[in-house]
Amino acid sequence: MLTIGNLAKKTGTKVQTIRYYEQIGLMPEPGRTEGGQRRYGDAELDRLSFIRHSRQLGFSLDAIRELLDLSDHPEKSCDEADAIARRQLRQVEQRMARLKALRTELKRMIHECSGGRTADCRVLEVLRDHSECLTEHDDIGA
Amino acid sequence: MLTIGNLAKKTGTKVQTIRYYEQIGLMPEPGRTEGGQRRYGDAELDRLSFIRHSRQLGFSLDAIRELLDLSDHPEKSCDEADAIARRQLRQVEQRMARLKALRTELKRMIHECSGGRTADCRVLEVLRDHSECLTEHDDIGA
DNA sequence: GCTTGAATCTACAGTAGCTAGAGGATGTAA
DNA sequence: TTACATCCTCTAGCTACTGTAGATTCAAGC
Repeated sequence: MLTIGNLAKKTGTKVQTIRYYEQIGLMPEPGRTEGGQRRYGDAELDRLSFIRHSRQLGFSLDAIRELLDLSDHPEKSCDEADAIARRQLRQVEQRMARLKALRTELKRMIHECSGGRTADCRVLEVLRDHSECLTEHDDIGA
Repeated sequence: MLTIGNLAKKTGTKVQTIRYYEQIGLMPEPGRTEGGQRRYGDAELDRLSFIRHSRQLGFSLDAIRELLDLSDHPEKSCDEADAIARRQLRQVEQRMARLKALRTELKRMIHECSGGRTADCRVLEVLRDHSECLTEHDDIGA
């Protein structure tokens, strides 16, 4: 039986975050000691690990909730999980493309920008320039 | 002269977001009509475009503020811009690494998960499994 | 010139996903 | 049994927006 602090350590989560997940219904209400402290078992450790890894991979709590629901009801088709994954993959690839462009620009800036003044520096222009914007106006959010 | 609505359209920003940027000092207070409505010129369009593109690339508003400050004071040495650029480059590369890992995982998920049922689907297990967690416990935040 | 309706205004509340702090209770090891 | 780390609840704060209410303004059509 794990205390909330140990569960936190094992999963790299803050204690408050675990309580927050419980509050919003992502984690179940755990058993308690006589004195009212939370105690966790392996099932909860697995569930929290899943949540944390998903978060690290960029899933929103809503997407995670969807996946956990699938996991809780395995009779459903996998197509649903697949759709979620595909959605996330599209977002990930968009982000990577943008970051790649930025990285190129930052590298050039660092290279060219040695003892000059900001006025000669094109980084700001690059990101300001509309013509260099390929994937215009798509969403930012996770 | 652009209305706030047209500026919003041109930059893919919500009207409220523009007002929010003004409120926190990222965007300057624009000129107003007699009736009190905001009117924007090209300088503001450029500035907002820069902000939006930077946000799309994952920069925090604070980082953007730094870059804009440099742009607003081109008499400063480029060393400062260089330092910021280097810092950002590090962040960008970290992000790309994480996204790359995610992309691999999502692709594998989609590949393995074809027409089966959730019970057979390893997506949930993969993310739950501690042993497959390589980059354990690193931060998530932007 | 007048009307109409979309767009704007301010102000405030709500969202996601946490994070921090106060003030007090509990658990455990020496 | 005492010290003190950890736990509890509750509340507030954070970033970066987003939405709503109710009033005002602008521009186009008649």
